[in-house]
Amino acid sequence: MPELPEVETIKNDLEKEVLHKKIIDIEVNLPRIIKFPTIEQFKAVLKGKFIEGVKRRGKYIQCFLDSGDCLIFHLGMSGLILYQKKNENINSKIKQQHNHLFFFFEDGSQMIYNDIRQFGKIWLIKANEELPEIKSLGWEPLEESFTFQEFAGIIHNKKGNIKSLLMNQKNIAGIGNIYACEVLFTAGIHPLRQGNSLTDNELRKLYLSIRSTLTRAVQARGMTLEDESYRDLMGEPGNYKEEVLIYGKRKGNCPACGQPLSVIRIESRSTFLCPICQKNKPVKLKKNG
DNA sequence: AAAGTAACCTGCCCGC
DNA sequence: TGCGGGCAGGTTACTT
Repeated sequence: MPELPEVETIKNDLEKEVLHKKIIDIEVNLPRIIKFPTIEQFKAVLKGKFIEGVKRRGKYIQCFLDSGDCLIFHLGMSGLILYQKKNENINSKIKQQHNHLFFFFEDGSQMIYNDIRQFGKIWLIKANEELPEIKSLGWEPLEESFTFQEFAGIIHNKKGNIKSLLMNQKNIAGIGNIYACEVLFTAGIHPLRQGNSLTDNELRKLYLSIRSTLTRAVQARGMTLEDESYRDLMGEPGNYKEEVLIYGKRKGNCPACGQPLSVIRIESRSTFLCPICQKNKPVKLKKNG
């Protein structure tokens, strides 16, 4: 589900709602979600602590506590973090049976971890330690230090297809299936092109497309598809669906040339493209040609 | 190095 | 109406 824009939206919402709140109790209904430490330690450490900072790194959310501990979320495919004020109910479209974890605050409000497919993960570690998963992440695509030179440097010498390179979190952190499709369409590049086959001009278009697409999607508070699975902290959908160009449009036409879009599979993920506007597909040479 | 597959889960949609 | 297959925003492990 959530890629950089969705996770960034939740992080921003958390900063607004849960900062300086004291956790007084925790309820765990699905222990499997918590990867470290044990459930008992998890509860014992969190009880009585204040959330004093929230950050995002790639698709991970880090909540820093006053005790020097750090609560980390990865939302997997369908994870939601929801906030419910005292005596208020969240959006009724969200199914309560998938509420797996409750954090009760002193003021009567609560933070809920909800996850239909249960692929999400939660850790509680010391803030001065780093999760190996986070340590190995690549560039933050919206940071100023991520320049065109840096982007070209990680792509231009790699043989793999450009879509997989973009989705590999060790190269760039936060791009998933939706935004990989969108960004390649905007840049007019076929998803199966090899990284080392891209011209300087193509790399430039792709770099600008990554920056502008992700920025717009953050401004729109992320993308909620027809199934309405992604929600922000208040249970509300994101608005990027209004702006999405090709992702999910199985019977749609290209917004640029009007021809039918096509869907291929790359690493068993549906990949949307316009065969006309992204026609520079690599030529497969026959043996003994 | 790169590409493919399966695994972890639940729910929904489609075709028969 | 019911059932099976395929698919869904992610990541990892393992195999070719």
